Amino acid sequence: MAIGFYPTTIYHRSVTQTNDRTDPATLRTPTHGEALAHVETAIERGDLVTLFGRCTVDYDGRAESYLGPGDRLVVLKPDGTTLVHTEEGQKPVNWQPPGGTLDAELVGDRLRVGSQRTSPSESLEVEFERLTQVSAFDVTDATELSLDGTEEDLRQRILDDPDLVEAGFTPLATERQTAAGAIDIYGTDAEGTTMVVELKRRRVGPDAVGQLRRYVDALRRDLHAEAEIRGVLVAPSVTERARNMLAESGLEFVSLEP
Amino acid sequence: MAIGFYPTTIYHRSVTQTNDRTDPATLRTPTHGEALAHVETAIERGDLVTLFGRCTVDYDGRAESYLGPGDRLVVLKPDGTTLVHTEEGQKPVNWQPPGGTLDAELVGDRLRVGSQRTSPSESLEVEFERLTQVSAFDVTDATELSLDGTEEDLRQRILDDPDLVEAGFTPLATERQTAAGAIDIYGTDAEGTTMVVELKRRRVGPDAVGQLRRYVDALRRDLHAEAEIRGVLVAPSVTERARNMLAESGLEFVSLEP
DNA sequence: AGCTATATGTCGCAG
DNA sequence: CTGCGACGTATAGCT
Repeated sequence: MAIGFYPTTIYHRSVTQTNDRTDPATLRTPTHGEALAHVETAIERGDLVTLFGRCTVDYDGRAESYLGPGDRLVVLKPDGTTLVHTEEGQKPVNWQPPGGTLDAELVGDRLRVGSQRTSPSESLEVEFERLTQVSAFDVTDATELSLDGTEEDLRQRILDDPDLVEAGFTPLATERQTAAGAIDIYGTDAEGTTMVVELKRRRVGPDAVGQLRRYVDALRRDLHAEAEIRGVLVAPSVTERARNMLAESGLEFVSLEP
Repeated sequence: MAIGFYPTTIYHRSVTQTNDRTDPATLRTPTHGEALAHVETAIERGDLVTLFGRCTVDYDGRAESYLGPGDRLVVLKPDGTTLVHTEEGQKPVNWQPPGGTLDAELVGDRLRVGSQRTSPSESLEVEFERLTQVSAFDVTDATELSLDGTEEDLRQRILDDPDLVEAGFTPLATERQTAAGAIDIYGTDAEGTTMVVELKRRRVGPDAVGQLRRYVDALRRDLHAEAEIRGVLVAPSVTERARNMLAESGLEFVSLEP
């Protein structure tokens, strides 16, 4: 191998014994036995582990899948999350959600890493044919993401300035419960007529109209059969089909960016 | 630094010149300049790049976000996908979908990697305060995932044995178009009455009922106002509220596992 | 643990 | 490209 003159095993955390290390423990083209010990130690420590190599993947749970041999990046997180990434796509080709338990073992002479969880019972197994690199990182990240432009922001903006929906709109409640679910903003118009406002942060299709329709119908039942109720969909824009569905249902649309 | 007696720079692909290398090019605690050259070369080659270090993240696009300093794993894929992973959660804390263009540069003395895309216009920028490890992997993976237990499987099972829905059910079309969207399975019952069948691979809530309702309503309009049409939701199970909504709408439920 | 709705959803497919 | 719905959706909030 071309890189033979470099040490294959760079793992040496057992020597340093630091508690707040920032150095990764990385093995390059390790044996499967070396990799196993490395991964076991990392899992024990609560490190984030990355593996790269040729592997197969078995998943069994809500559905079932098998992925034949190929080079992939595998990430094991201390919360049990497991990700298998190929060279393309944002979504992992296989994964395990957080909450499960990680494990690693040798199957014959091959490293197998996996994550198991219950409710629902799901199993993900990654078996390596060839290991290119195995790393362990000590990672604690308390920083929180600050995010703007959500539906929640849109709601706050409307509550601060209800005229954004229409002049005279008066919000009375958010998350008002109905038999069909919670109304985003419940209120009255300038005439005192009840209004159901459904918010979407992006262009809406038929699903959003159906949602609004369910709330308005349920509210009609909850109040009086003949109560006049206006349903308003607030979103940046609406598709043609959704616009037609709004019209058929006697619902309204107000354009508002998040 | 504890590992100073190991070579900091293991990158040496420029020496080997192999086309089908399986060795990763990995830098450990590189300078930002070294890392930049490494990442640029990797992007040029179409490699998958992983970076680990302390960084901040700026996102601007469909929404906006800022993430303060912390240790994270950053993945750059040759298709432009960018992922920023913390120690927990399946979803990246920040990301950029595929299709954009990757870039890397020094901002002052710091490495900044990013991905830009259009329609929608979105930008993701990751700036490193400290670099722990930078790797590049040559990865081509033609293998396809085989997945069982999808809605498509459920549909096929019903088409093979329509009695699974009910004795005498006769499928006439899949994906039949209505003004409200496509019906999963369109057919007739033993009496010849039109049936709209909506399939779900898992337990359903109000949204699925709304969807079925839209299709049935649209079909009533499309055919005749007074045409008798049965709407059937086929799923493993149904929530209480959804069951009530089905009853109120005169719709039916058939339990079937995927 | 189950229910409901949001998401920078992502993804695939059809028009 | 947009529209539309599925997804092993994940995730958060609430009961």
